[in-house]
Amino acid sequence: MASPLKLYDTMTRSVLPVKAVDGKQFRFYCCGPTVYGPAHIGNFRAFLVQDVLRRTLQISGLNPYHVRNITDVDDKTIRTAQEEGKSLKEFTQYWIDKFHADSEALNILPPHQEPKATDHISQQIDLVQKLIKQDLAYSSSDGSVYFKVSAYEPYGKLSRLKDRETETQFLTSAGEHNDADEYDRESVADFALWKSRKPEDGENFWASPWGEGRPGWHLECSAMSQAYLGENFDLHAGGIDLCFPHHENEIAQSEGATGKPFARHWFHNAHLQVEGEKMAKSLGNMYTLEDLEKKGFSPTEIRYTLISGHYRQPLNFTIASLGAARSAIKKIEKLLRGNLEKIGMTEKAFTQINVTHLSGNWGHFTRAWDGLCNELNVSQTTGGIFAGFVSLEKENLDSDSIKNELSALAGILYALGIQLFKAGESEPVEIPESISAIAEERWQAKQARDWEKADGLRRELSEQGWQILDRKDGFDLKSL
RNA sequence: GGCGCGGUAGCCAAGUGGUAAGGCCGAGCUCUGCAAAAGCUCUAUGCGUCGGUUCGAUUCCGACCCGCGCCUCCA
Repeated sequence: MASPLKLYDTMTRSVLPVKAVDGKQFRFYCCGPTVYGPAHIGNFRAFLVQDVLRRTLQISGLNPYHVRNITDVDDKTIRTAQEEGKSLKEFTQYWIDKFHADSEALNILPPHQEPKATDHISQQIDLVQKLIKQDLAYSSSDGSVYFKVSAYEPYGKLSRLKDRETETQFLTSAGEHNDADEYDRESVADFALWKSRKPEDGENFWASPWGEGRPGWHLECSAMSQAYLGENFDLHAGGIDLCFPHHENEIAQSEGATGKPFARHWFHNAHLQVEGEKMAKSLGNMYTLEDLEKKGFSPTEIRYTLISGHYRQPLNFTIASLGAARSAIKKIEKLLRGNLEKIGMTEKAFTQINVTHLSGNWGHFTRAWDGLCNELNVSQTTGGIFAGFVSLEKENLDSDSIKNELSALAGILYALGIQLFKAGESEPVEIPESISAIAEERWQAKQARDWEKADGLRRELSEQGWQILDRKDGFDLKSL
């Protein structure tokens, strides 16, 4: 049988088995993108890890229900939309479409619900009112509303930052003496639930009991997770940077308003480094999917690379690792092809195996499956795939047994979201007539054992970007 | 200063109280006119440093060194 899925929980700092508390559906919420530009591979690492989680839940029979929001109103979206002279809606829709296209290319399953902040203003206002009623929030003279951190005793339990107000004030002064002065807050620790309308907001404001304005960033996740998943649910995911303050504030808002526990399990992925350095705009290493595709890498290769390390460890993303991923995928395909030939199964039939009806017998790929159950240890899983092939080769299994083994493998690959045999990704290139003519001439020279001429023509082809792959009875041409 | 993560072969990266998965690269061999491609084989007495516990530690404990992340709106 499948081992139970275990994951690290940030709240308790321990590895716990995950399960749907209602026994029917595993309900989880992921903090989604802020749509003001193309998502970079660091963003996608988070969404890919969450996707592997969802797929693993699915294969485990935990029936996942996945909600991921879109932040379509905040300082950056408003500012950038204004700069481009577009309405907020038009502007964000463009980047939402781009995000969806990239996600699809990376084989990220769409969430079951994908709520936008601007579609849930009233729910957010309701939540703020509840908090005010309970004296956990107050409105300031300018019509903004703040959460009163000092009134919420458990504040800080997720990130375990105590007394951080004084600490941060003291030590982050290098950064910026916050815009603390700019706002009418009782304490720098307090965070905005509702921001009053400012001239630079342009037309982007909504009516509220406190006057015109817009919701604060943390509010949407509390309001929308409650709207789609209820007051409490099974798991909440996001990048490690969101642990504080975003998730801490979500907890304060949600638990403060309902008096009930919020998410039962907190799932945070580590960040990405690029070529050993922090990924940052100033370093020019914030790759987008498009950047990498321009370098000739396929989305499958990019996906493989981004999920290849343990999600709780920083992953050092390098161009060389993309090449390694390419070779590794080819090797899996090769090993798989050998087995498919043995049992007379086509590549297409393999890709169509129904993975939702797996028996739970992982055969030689048990180690690979155990890796996923073991805190989504993808490194163990990919290692287990190769090791599985090796041990498979050692046995002389009959056709049915091999078929079962390959079904198990199909399940593993589904969980990883790695689609094989997508040769179509690199479009078959038309061979120009001039090139095939040279190649043919070179083949004739070779047959005539005129090595000098043959090698000269081969060099010529290579200069024009084509490589000759000789077979016994002919040759293939490959674009370099 | 607070909270947290890590240091394993040329690179990436798992892992275990009993002697180091896997991938990439590289090397050798086979094949080949020569290459390429393909196939086969090989590649850490070693797991940041120094102590300690132990029959035995890379794995546990302690100290130290180095790198990284978060600390008010960055996945």
